[in-house]
Amino acid sequence: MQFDDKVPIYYQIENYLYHQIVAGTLQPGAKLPAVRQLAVDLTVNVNTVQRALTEMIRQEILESRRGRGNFVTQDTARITALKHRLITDYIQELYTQLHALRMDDAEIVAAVQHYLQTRGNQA
Amino acid sequence: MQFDDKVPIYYQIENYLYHQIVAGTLQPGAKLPAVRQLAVDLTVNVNTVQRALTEMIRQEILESRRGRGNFVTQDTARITALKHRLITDYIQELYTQLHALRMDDAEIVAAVQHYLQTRGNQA
DNA sequence: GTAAGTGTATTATCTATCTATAACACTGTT
DNA sequence: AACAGTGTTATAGATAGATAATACACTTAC
Repeated sequence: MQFDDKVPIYYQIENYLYHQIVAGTLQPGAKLPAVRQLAVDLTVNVNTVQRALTEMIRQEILESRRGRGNFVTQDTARITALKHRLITDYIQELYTQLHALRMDDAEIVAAVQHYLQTRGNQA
Repeated sequence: MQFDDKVPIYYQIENYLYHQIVAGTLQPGAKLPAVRQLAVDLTVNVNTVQRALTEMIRQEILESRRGRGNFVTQDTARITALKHRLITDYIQELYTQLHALRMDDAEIVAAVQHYLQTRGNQA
């Protein structure tokens, strides 16, 4: 995984894992790789992984079971809420930026559609 | 101005000024406030302002005239290019994130439209 | 009970960012 | 020439983030 050097790595890891969970790559109740393994996979320090996980545990998206591992919450409602939070945050960010460029709603939608037609097609 | 503590301040200032220029708040050829004044306005250190400006000068969006001030380029084509770069970058970021959440093009557009209808209306 | 696998915590060190402060260099006005 | 206004550079210190290394705590399988 490649990181943006403008943003703390622990924060990027946190968001990366949120994505994995929301996208279903990490299912509710699933066990995460061991922290040391995650550190190897992401080529970062164990402490950096731990920092990301600690915040996710605080958010109750992950549950830590000492000696056993970290597990994705079984609370699917919470995961759904997370998904909507992520989506809203991303769109709000886009809106804030484009609106600051004096683009109105119609122009924003048009720009998004143009981008989609030009590049990334279908999932 | 409020800063996001997850991103370097100099980088946020750089983007803030790009927005001012693209939005026309800072017209082509216009003189920027003095670096010391900008530092006061933004409540940051002069060196932090300077770091942002240095990069903008390197990008030839700003022109520095020692003893006189910093000026927005007169090259409107360059500003237009900057605008398109910013727009594309923001949309691409949105696309990357939402696509990672397994949303297809139609869902992305629908989500954007839903957001616009619910919140921020017209410019 | 021992070992292997797991999460958690601590300490020291390095680097990037930001600040404070000061100095230097140039331009325009008087 | 002097001064005020401007950009530019340098030094020292503070803080946050990341790393490396180590130790500790708990769980499961043997």
